[in-house]
Amino acid sequence: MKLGVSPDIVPSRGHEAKRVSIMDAASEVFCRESFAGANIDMIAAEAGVSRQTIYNHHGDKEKLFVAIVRDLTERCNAGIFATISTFPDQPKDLEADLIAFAVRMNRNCICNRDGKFLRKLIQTEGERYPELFAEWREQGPGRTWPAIAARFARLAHAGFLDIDDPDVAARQFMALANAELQTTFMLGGTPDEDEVLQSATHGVRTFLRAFGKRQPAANASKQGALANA
Amino acid sequence: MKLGVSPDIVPSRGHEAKRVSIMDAASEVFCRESFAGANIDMIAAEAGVSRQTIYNHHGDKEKLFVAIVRDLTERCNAGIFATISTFPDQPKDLEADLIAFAVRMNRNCICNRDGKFLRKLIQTEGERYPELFAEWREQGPGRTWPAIAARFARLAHAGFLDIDDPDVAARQFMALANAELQTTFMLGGTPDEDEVLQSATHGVRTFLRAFGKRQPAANASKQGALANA
DNA sequence: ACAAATTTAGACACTCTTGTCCAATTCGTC
DNA sequence: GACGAATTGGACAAGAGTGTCTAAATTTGT
Repeated sequence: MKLGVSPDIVPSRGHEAKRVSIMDAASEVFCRESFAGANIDMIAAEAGVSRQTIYNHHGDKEKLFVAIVRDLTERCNAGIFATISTFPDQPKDLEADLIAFAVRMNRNCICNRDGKFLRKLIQTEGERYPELFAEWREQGPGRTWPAIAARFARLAHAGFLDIDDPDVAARQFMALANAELQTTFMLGGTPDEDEVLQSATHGVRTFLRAFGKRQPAANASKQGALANA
Repeated sequence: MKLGVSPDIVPSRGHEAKRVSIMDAASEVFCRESFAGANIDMIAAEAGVSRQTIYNHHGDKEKLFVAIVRDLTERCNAGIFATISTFPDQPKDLEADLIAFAVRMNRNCICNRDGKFLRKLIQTEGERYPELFAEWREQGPGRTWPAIAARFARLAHAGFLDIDDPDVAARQFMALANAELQTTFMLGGTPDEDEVLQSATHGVRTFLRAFGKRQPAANASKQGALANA
């Protein structure tokens, strides 16, 4: 039997476990060493698998790389859409709810393992695989940004925000939410929970100073509170 | 003499000219291929120089790489400080002046060749040269962010802006100014003049909605009035 | 327990790259 | 034009990495 995608037959647990283990190790190594710097023996060692097994599963180094980027893209997209679905459409406390959303977005989509790896692989190897990353672009940013923008548009329409261009606002929201994490990202670090909360809090406050209604649509009981910083 | 690829302008003569030519080609190639993926022959060809000359000048591949990062860091810092010195301390038209500043910052420091290369090299190889990039961090972000923050603090003190934390505001200003360039950056592209202007304009508008005084008066005689307005 | 599928370790040929050495040539300068 | 320094191209050894092949060991399903 030839190897390859066999939709009917589930090979086995051990087999599948090795596949996952290889993918994990490979993304780790490709990410750390770049495509050219990574070598199959490293990946095999880190996966606890023999070199030959990697060739059995994936053919060659380049196919392995492509499989990994596809896999990461898919998982990251899933995470992003799952997080978008928690967007506060009917916020009780707009600021708190948006901060919580920003934290979720950062923690689950930007700072997590997959997000970090995908981002780095795109930056590092993007130019060498134009068609692969064009695919990522369509499936990823091409679909997630409109989805986020739509949520902000809805929130504005419901009277919670004063937004001209939801697309711009969405980008600015995300930019503000991780404005303070950029230097950490640069060096491949992972911001801790506090940094994420800090950045999200400051970012959302600024966002609301720019786009918040003067008087919260729901109850305008005490307007003096929001002047405070 | 056989001429190879001479992409640069005038093959102006001299030892020093070769040095520059090597540095240019090497940063280009290291950036495009990553450290491990780059090879000396590529660099030599792109520099229009023999391989041996590179070894004569720089000893080995790693020394060449370090020299390049140092060089880029220095030049980028110079550019950033030069641009910071054009910060509008006494703006006539606050919005227009800040937009122009944001455009300068993006065009001269972020989107230009040196900025792009340095950013990519840091992201790609940062983890492998901790001491080198610690140096960058001190000389670069460690000095430029406070300088930018100081300018915003001064602007706020002069009554043009309403800022609590100048450090946060500085980071948010930059984040907003290139919020719309992120996807382009991801793939190593260079935003064109229009995109830069767009992003800067939208970013500064939002920034001013958040931090601008309601009344752009230069006289801060009635500063208490706007808190409740 | 048996048979098929899978994994393993090691050897292997092949290619690519680094860094060195050297003789011939060219360049900069006087 | 001549001299010394720099550059060149080519050959070279050493090392590393890819991908293939094999026979033996292990795992898996029945």
